[in-house]
Amino acid sequence: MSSVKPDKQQQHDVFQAIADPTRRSLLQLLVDRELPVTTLTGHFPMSRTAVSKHLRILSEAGLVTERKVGRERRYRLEPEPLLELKRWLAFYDRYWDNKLDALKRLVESDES
Amino acid sequence: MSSVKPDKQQQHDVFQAIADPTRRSLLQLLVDRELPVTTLTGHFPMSRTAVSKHLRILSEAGLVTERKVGRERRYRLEPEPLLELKRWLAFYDRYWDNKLDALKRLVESDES
DNA sequence: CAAAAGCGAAACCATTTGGTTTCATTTTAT
DNA sequence: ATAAAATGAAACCAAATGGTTTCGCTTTTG
Repeated sequence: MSSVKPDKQQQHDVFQAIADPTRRSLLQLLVDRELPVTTLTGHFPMSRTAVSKHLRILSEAGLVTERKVGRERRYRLEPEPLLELKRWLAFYDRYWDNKLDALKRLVESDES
Repeated sequence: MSSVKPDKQQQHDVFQAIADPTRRSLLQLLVDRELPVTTLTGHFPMSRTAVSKHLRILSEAGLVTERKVGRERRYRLEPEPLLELKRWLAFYDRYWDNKLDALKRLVESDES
């Protein structure tokens, strides 16, 4: 009768994943090339383990994948999930593309 | 000689601001209209104070502004900071726009 | 004027986050 | 066969996050 709490592991989404500057840099570094954790760590003032945990979060969000090569584990950028962000952002395109909207808001707020 | 700790107040950027789903909803609700805190709170299962704190964070990121109207404080969407996100995201456009890049990566990783 | 509405500030709390160090495991190099 | 390299897992910690309740201030309404 083991009643050890179900222990729900909180998944990360793409919005949370890119919220951290270190993780954004990691994505940047992985553009056009696979890199192992140790190499990536060289670019940050923190331990390899910390970088590893950031990679894990990126992985949960689907933004990187890994493949074992010998004793290395090479990480690769997986940009597809960024499309969700792109779509979210596209909603606000009206504010820049459509000058009429700005005018509309101006008129509407002018009720003095 | 007042030596009261500088008290650095951690500013929030646009990446952190949109990381929270409640805050993304708030932005959504403010599209094309100003709304006071109480009205906004009606859309969430949390206290007015909690919503107020989310608005504060959005404000720090420059995503909303407020103006006092009587005893109300009306919040308005300020989409400009989203351009930073847009620019950041644009960097990865190559992955979708340029099919040649996919090929390039494929070839480069084939060094067996 | 007194009550109510609208709101932020403050104090408080549990959980998450971002980091650390230590340890065990797998794979390569001597 | 050992030693070293590469790495994730685990335990731990301080600070940030996301929420609450209480309080006080300003403005409107009756």
